[in-house]
Parts: sequence; structure tokens; C-alpha cells
Amino acid sequence: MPIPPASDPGALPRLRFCPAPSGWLHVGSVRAALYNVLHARRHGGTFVFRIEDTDASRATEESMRSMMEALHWIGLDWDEGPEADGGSRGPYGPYRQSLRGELYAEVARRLEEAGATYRDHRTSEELEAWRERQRQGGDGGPPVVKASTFEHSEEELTRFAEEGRPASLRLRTPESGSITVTDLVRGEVTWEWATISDPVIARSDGSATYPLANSVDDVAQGISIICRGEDLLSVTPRQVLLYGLLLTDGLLDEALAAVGLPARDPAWGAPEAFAHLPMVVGMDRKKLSKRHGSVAVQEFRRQGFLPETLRNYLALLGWAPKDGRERLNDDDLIAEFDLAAVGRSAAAFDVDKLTAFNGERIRELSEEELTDRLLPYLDGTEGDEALVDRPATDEQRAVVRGLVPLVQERMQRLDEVQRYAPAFLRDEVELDPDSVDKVFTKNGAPEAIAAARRVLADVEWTTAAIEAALRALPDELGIGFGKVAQPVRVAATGSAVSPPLFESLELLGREVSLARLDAALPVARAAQGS
RNA sequence: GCUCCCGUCGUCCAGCGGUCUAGGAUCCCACCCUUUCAAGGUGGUGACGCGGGUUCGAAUCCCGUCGGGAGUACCA
Repeated sequence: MPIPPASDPGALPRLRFCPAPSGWLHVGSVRAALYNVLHARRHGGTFVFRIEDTDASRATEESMRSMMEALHWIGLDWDEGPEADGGSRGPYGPYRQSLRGELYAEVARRLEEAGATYRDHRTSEELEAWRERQRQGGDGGPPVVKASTFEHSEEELTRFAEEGRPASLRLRTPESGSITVTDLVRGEVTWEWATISDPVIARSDGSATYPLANSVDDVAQGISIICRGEDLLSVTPRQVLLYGLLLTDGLLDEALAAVGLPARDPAWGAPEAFAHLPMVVGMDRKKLSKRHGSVAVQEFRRQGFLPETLRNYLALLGWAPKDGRERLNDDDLIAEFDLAAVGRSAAAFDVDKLTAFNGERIRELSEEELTDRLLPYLDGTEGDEALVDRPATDEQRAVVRGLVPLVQERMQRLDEVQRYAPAFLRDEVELDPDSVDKVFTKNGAPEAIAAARRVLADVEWTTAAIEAALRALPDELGIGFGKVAQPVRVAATGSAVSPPLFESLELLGREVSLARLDAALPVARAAQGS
């Protein structure tokens, strides 16, 4: 977003967006990122972008790059986070968790020392079998892992250690009691600790899992508001528990120092607020997937949606300003956005509405601006076919610039220019068979084309003069104007659907227009019989 | 199964005990405009999941019920 962040840290909020880099950036994730940015900008805070790639088997470099590119395209640039060149920006990095492994290991070691964790030597297979038994109702009760039943005895611990059997590290959660967290969008949510499993915070290979890495970084980087998807709501209790542990006796601060990472700002505490966003679903209320059309941000770009439209639409997916306006620019969004006013129920992604917004936005653009935005869809950048050079020549740009006033008010998406442009950018026009069938077969079509060719041969080549000449034909031929316009339209543009005729002819130029009428005449004659 | 979350037009929102014969946007339909397609204008169809309470009065509060979703991983 265009508004620069305030530079003064102070008590200003710090928010983060921290995707796991596998696959493409999803529109649901983008909305979460957007809400983070809006809140940060609104309050002059900081937006941090962090890569959560602790699972080496899933994270890919390609995905990370594509997410950074997608975020940048949609206008959600970060104040702190990784850079495209592999470096990072901001004082509390690095911002890729794969580069912070030492910190997590150090924290895990100290947590274990403090007695906050215990070792679990069970294999994944053993755990799965145990869970299966629990679900089957074997020992009764749900599959909740608790130290009281899970912690190995001293003898077992010694034996496993001697056997060299690897162990994961589990966080000890309270056996009883409850925890209540206040959520900006949901109000108070309460859990019984007895229903919450002790999470694995370090895998048996020593690497950190999400519960540890995420909590450590949120505290280490001074995140004050955690705004994320509802799918992470259930993970909140153990994170709150961890925040307390990390801040006790300077555990995290010492760990940070021990591994040589930047110290926290002494003013920072634990994250002070949560905001769990409702899910974004498809129109069938099912999880968003490829069946619903596009879900990846890059796909929207390719289809000709404008980034500012996406920002506007996505902001409204779960939220609305007090006055009920819907078309909001970035300044409006920043001025009005309020996390506490976000709705609680899942929102369906409606491409039709997005498309309508996009069309309105296109109509707001200046003709110069629209020309610039259209070029990428014509030079092969956003399409398979290149109708102009990249960069476009002056002549090519002039043609597109001339086309803009003719198409601006009939476009919903930028990629639609690919339908209109060929007739104007190519020498030859391909006659659309359906249009030929519908228009050239009508009585009088060849005569209309011939007559148009005649009167246009030496008229002054302006829209007004072309119109006057063609408007005179119906009287002469004794037919309606549509009977003249449609055949000429098909002949000149190749299709029965085109931008306004007179303007189109002017843009094509006399030479091309006459040549096309000449070429179409025999086709129209041939179509008469059929 | 267990835990948590959610429930107003097809969809996104408004509504916070009376002003609701429930409002806006999008979609759909009709009409106007019109050289095609659009755009634009005007009008219209369309919703408080259900059942109990509380109250003079409930979309709004409470309980239940039904329905949907998320989590239940050494994924995040």
C-alpha cells in the first residue's frame, strides 16, 4: 500500500503475515495479509513479513519467491522481512525461519532445562496406533496427549537413551483448569486444558515445529497483534502458554544473546491481542480450491484484475465501513478499517462482484493510465500471444491509446483487450464464422458493403464525416441503419460485436478500412446463397 | 467421536429490543437509451435455519435444536 509507515516504534502496533512457502499465495491468505497491513497503516505501526519454512520437506524456494512477488504485485509491501535478493530488511531478522534454527534449538534447550518440556521417544507409528485405539474407544477418552500419561519413566528414559532412540520434545501443558483468550473478532474464547494435547515443539531430528518457531518469533520480533485465519484459533492456548515461558526469567532474551541474534526492544511484551479471521470459502461454501476458478493471486493478475480492485474487494470480504460505502481506495481503507468490526462468519468469494468492481475501476482510470495497464496484456507478459513488441513501439502504443476510448467502458477485465485489439493491430482481419453466418447471409449485406466502400472512398477521414456518410446510406438503399452498420462492422473488424463503428473505422484508417471492405465483399456474396 | 467457531436476500455487508411493510452492493429479470456489445438510467424478484422462552414488543437477549466450518500431525 502506498502510505509509508511511521518510523517511530514506540507503542505502535507490529503485525505480521507469515505464510508457509508451499504452493501459491491463496486469496484467503492475501486477505489476512491485507487486514494486517491495513491495521498497521491505520495506526502507524509496522508490517512484518516472515517466512515459516521450518518444515524442509514442504517449503520450496520457488514458492517463497512467488509469494513475495504476489504480495508485491498486489501492493502489500512489508516494512520488515526478506528481500528478493536473499537478504533481509529490518532490525529483527532474519525473517526466514530456516535461518533461525539455532535460536529455536537454544530456546528448546532452555525450556527443557526449566522443566517446561519432556522427551517423547515414541515413533510416529506408535503414536498413530495409540490415537487409533483412543478413537476406537479403547481406553476411553479422546486422543489427548498429556504428560501425566505420556511421560516416560526414568527407566524407560535411560533405556531409550542407551538404545540411541531419538526423542521429540513436548511442551508440558496444564493438566487441569482453563484458559480464556480475548479475540478482537470473536470475543472471549475458553478452553479446558484437559482437552489440549501437549504439542511437539522440537522434532526428533532437533528441528523446531510451528508451535515453537511461531511463538518465539512473534515474541522476539515484538508482534503486538496476531491477526490470522480462524484455522489457527485452536492453537492459541499453547501459544499463550509459551509466551509466558519465553518471557520468564529473560529466557528468550538470553537465548537471543547466546546465538547472536538482535535483542528485543525492552518495551515489548507478549502479543497483546488476537484477531482470528473467518475463512474465505467458495460460492458452494466449501473450502476454496481450483474448482472455484482461481485461488492463486497470480491467476487474478493474468485474468486482468487490478491489484487495487482486489484490495478493495478483499477488504470487504468480512468487513464493511460504518457508512456502508463499497468502493474504497487505499486511503479510505486505511482510514476506516477496524479489526474489531470484522464479521464472524465465513465469507464466500464472489468473482462476479469482484468483476463488477474491476469494471468500475477500469472506468475510473485516465486513458493514459489504462493504456499503460493494457500493454502487458498485449505484449505477451500476461498472455500467451504477443500482438505488440515489448516494449511497444510508438506506433503500437498509439494504436492502443486510440483504442482505449473505444473499449474503456465495455471492459470488465484488462485481458479482454485481447479480444478487441487484434482487428486494430494486425493487417489482416479474420472474419468470425458465426458473425459471417449471422450478418452476411442477410439480404442486402453485399450491397451495403459495396455502398459503404463507395461513399467512404473519398470522405474526410474523421469519425463525424464517416458517420455522416454511412448515415446517408439507409435512405439511398431503402433499408434500416442496422442493415448497413452490421455488415460493415463485420467486414471491418471481423466480428458482429465490436467497439463503436465510426470510431473504429477512423482508428483503422482509410486504407485498411477500404481494403477490408473489398476483401469482405466476395465473402458476403458467397454467403447469400446459404 | 472430542474441542472450538459460525448461522439476515444466491453471494458480500447493514441492522446492536420498538423508526424493519428488514436497507445497500453484486447477481438475475424487465423497461429506457442505442449502429453491435457494453456502459449508463429506472423499476422488480429475493433473506432474519427451526423450536421454545424473556419482554407490552425480538432479526436483535437466553436456552435448546438443526445445519455449516475449523482443529484433533514430529503441516502450518
